[in-house]
Amino acid sequence: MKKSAVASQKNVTINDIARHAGVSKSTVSRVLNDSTPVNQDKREAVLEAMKKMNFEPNIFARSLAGGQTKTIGVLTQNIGSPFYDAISQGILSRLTGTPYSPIFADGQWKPEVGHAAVETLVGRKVDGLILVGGRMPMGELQDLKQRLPCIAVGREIKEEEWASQCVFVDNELAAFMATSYLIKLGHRSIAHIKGIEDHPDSIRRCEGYKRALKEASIEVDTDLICEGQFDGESGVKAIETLLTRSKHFTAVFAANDLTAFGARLALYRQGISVPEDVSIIGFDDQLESSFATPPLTSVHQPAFEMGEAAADALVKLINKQSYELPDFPPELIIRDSTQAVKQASS
Amino acid sequence: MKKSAVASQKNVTINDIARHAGVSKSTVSRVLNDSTPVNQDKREAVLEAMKKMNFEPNIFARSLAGGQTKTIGVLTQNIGSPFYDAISQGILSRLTGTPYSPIFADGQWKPEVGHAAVETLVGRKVDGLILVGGRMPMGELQDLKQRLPCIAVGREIKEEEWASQCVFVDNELAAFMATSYLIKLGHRSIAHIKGIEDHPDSIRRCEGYKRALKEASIEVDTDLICEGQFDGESGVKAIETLLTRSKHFTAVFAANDLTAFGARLALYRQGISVPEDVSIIGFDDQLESSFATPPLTSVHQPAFEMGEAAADALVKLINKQSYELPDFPPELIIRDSTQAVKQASS
DNA sequence: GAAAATATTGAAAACGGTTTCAAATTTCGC
DNA sequence: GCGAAATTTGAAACCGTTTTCAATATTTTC
Repeated sequence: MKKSAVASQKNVTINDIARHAGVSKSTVSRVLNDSTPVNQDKREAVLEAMKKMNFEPNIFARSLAGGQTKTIGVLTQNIGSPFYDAISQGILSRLTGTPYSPIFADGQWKPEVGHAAVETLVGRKVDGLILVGGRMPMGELQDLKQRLPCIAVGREIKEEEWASQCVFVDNELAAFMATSYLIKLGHRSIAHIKGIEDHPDSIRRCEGYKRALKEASIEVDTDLICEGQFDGESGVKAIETLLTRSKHFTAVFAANDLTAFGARLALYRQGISVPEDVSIIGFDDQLESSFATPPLTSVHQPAFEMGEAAADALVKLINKQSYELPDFPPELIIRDSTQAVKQASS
Repeated sequence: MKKSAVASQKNVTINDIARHAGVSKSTVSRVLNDSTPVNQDKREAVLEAMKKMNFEPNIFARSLAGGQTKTIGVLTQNIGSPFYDAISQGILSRLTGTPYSPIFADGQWKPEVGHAAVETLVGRKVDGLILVGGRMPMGELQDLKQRLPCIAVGREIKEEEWASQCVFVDNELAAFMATSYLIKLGHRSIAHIKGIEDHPDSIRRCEGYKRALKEASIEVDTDLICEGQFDGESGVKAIETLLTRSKHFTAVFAANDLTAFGARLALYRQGISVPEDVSIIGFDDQLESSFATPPLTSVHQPAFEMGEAAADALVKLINKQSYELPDFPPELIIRDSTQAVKQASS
């Protein structure tokens, strides 16, 4: 009993077209795929029939028969971070209008979940895979790369073989730039609020922070480095801790904007002015940051564009076309939350 | 030496299982789908063979043969709004672990694009559709509902028939609550910064604002209502305009948090204190708002949970199970950006 | 214990395409 | 013009399931 109320749905198939155009279905398939030359007259007859009957090839039949699925798997790590969200948006946006549709699966930043998610995607025979962030171990990554075309975005993978399949901003360099800017402004007691402990981005950002200090011959003071979670509360807590410790600091480099907001709030509550008393730099340059009070100096990552680039590259990779991944250098957006350290304070 | 995953390309099919278990493929199919009773011994033989050979049914063959695609279409409107993003996250999260995978398509808030996106989704034979926001005209909506199971989320649809397929927060009521709260605090000159002009949410929020004023017998002053775009810049501009007009106001109800941030920034630049001189209420209660300076009073919409509810409901709808959509009442989150109007000012 | 009713089962026909293979038709070299 | 090579074409096999239908096996019923 499969007759649905929408009975008028009788799908037009390749056979209908063949009959209508007076050719075999093989020929129809051929003009559909441009796989083998077909005589001009027949080709036209077929095309006309297709148009007239409003033919829409059945994607499942095509896939079954061994073709592509025109489907792209996107493995995200659901954290509602504006950075990763924007990457997804970029991917979706770039795929709109192409024959490819994205299937999303969520890894929740957990290896097992991510693994299962990938299997789901592979089970759905996606033509390629975009990995957004995540911390899949290298071995698994290599395996995956063998199995199907992959592009990673928002994640640094150092291996040579991934060089051309990896879209990211150099977090270490970005953090270095941010910290160096503070140093250039005269700051020497610069606190850093880290991100999630074992998160690759946190680690790289902390490394960049330390390198900047070292290159300026400022000793790294571990008391100025606070744990954090990439959330607002971390920022609040970190500042409270620093103040409790009576640590002197004139600037803060937060692992992301949200944390910077938290830090700024904690300072505000203590009557400490930004940027007059303390300068703050964030990371992500999310939309809200230009409208914070004061507007937040931050490291810009072109997340949306990175997502677009990843989608572009993957489609090319799938079709064995050559492509080039643009470079995405970090950019320091200077706003009002930073200023030169006051002469008096030293 | 384990056989590498790559080498085992030869997919296990239902035929292999049948041969292995000494039954026909029909029988295998039957135990796979529980569609017809199968003798205990054969069933076990089949199950064992499936486990041993690590059988994974080919989803395309299944779909082709007339079954479901275990695929859910999600039509989003790509604007990178935290509210809609969170809804998508909720959907994705809830679908993880179920046999269903979401395919996303983007309508870009444009009717034509949305239309094409829906066609793509339908062409991929999704089992059901979740509409996130958007402004698809009623006629098209009704059409769609006939064609396949649909759930709308983040969009008010008043028609009776959609009542059980629609997850949203009552924007008018929410705005009414926010405005009423300001009135309760003694404010009588309350400005409103609207969202995108013809956006349904903007309209409803403005209506709620007006109703609150009317019910408190405060005349609606159109000079206090500013155009906006749901972005930060709108908030800045609106405040600048109000100040230029020398309009007296002691409170601002912004159409969303981002706009509220902009407003707060403009006030800050003019040396006007929040909440001492002017109270501000936003809408969305996004993550950043609790860490704004001062933390922003805002209307909370449980976006993530709404996405989850929508996904849940759609799966049930597809499987013809009964379901109930929870109610999502708006909630006013009171923080520090609002306070009672100063006695002196009147 | 036989006829009738009921449960299981397998063969074969879809589902809607792609692809291989060989036949039919053209084109070409001389 | 004639055989060889190249180009078009259609028939049929195949992709991996579900489902119909008829056959076989098992129970019931009387």
